[in-house]
Amino acid sequence: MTESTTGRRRGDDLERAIFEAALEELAEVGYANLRMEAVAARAKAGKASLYKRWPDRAHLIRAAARYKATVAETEFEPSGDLRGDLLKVMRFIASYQGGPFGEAIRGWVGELGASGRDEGAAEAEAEELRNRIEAPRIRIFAKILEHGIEQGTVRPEALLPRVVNLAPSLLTHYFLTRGHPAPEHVIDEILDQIVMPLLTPDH
Amino acid sequence: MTESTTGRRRGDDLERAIFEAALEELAEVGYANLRMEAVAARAKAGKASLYKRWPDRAHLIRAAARYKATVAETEFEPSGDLRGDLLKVMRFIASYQGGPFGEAIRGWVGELGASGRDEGAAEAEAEELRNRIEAPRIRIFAKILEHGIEQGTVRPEALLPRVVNLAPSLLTHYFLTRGHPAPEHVIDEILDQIVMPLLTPDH
DNA sequence: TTCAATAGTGAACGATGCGTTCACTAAATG
DNA sequence: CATTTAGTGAACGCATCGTTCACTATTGAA
Repeated sequence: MTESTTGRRRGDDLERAIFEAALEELAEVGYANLRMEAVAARAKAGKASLYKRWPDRAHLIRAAARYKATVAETEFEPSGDLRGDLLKVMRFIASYQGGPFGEAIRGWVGELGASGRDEGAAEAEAEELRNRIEAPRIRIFAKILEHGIEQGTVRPEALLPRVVNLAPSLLTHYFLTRGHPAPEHVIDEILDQIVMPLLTPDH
Repeated sequence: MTESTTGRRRGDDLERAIFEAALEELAEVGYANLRMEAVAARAKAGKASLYKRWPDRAHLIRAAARYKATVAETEFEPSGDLRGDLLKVMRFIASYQGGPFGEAIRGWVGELGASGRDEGAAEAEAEELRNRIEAPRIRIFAKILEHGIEQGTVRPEALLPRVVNLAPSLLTHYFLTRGHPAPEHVIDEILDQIVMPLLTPDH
C-alpha cells in the first residue's frame, strides 16, 4: 500500500505532497514571497524533511518545476490549419504560465545571475531544466511546421531550432517582463506580425 | 560647491553615490545576493539614508536602473549596411546586459509576479521602467529600419512596434533564461534566421 | 511477532538581513 | 551665530533561514 491516506507518509509519497504544496504556494504568493515553513505546513510535513531533500528554496522550486513538467507532457496532433494549430499551442503555453509553473520559472530566472555559486553545477542545472521545458515545445512546434512544409504552406528553411522556438520565446519574454501571460491580442500580433510572415513562403 | 570631496554629502550628490554603489554591488554579487548594508557601506552612507529615499530593495534597484538608463542615452546613425547596423546595436545591448544593468533587470523581473502588493502601483512602476528601456531601443531600431525602407532593403510593413522590438526581445529572453548575455554566434543566428528574413522583401 | 533500522515530526535554536528608531553631528540657511 | 535640515552609526525587534535534537511512526528482517 503506497497510497495510505492516514498516518505518516514517506519517500516518493511525501515528496509528491511537498511538490504539490510548493506549486500551490507559488500560485498564491509568488516566488519572491514563498516561505519554506508555509510549504512544509501546507504539505503537513516537517521543515527538516524539505531540507533533507533539497539544500535550499531554489533547488526545491526547480525540482517542483521538473516534476510538473514531467506530469504535463502532452501530445498534440496538427489539424492542418497552420495558424489555428500555432494559436492553440500558444494559448496553452500562455495559460500554463499563468499558473504555478510560470512562477517557478520566474523564480528560477531571478536567481540565475547570482554569482558566488558553483558555476558548473548551476550551469548544468539551468540547462537541464531549460531542456525539459524547451524539448517538448520544440517537438510540438516542429511537428506543426513539418506538417506545413508537406502542405507547402511553410518554407522548408524555417525548420531551425531557433525559429521553431520563436513563438514560445516571445511568450516567455512577455510573461517575464510584464508579470502576466500574454493576452489574446498579443498572441495574435505575435502570430500575424512575426511568426506567420517568417514561416510563409510569400509575404 | 556641490562637488565637495571631503565631509558629509547630501541630496543628489549622495543619491548618485548610492546609485553607483548599488550598481557595483549588483555587478559583483547579483540581485539575489544584494544586501542593503553592503550598498550603504560601499556608498559610505547610513542605511537610514537609503530607507529615507526608497521603501525597500526593489525600489532602490529600479531607481538605480532608471538612473543608469538616463545616463546611457546614446545616439546612433545608421551607416546604410542593414545587417551591420543591426549587429552593432545588438552587440551593444548584449554587452549592456553583462553589466549591472542586466542584473537590475533580472531582479526586477524576479519580483514582478509576487502577489499581495498594490497592484496598480506595481503595474505603473513596471511600465515606466519598461518604457524607459524599450523607448530608446525602439527609436534606434526604427531609425535603422526606416533607412532600410528608403533603400528598398526592408519591407515597409515591417515597421511595427512588435517587429521593431523583436531583436531586443530575443536578446533579453536569452539573457534572462541563460544567466548571461547572448554570445556572438547567437546574435548571428538571431539575425540570419529570424530578423533578416522577416525584414527582407524576398526570402 | 518482535525489534532494530530507517525516515518523518515538531519545536527550539543561532545566524542573518530587514526595515525602524534615536541620539548625535555636519551642512546649509539667513 | 542660531536654527533648521539632512546624514551617520549603532542598536533594536522581527521574520525567515537552515540546522539540530529528542521523540515517534513505519518498514522489513530475524
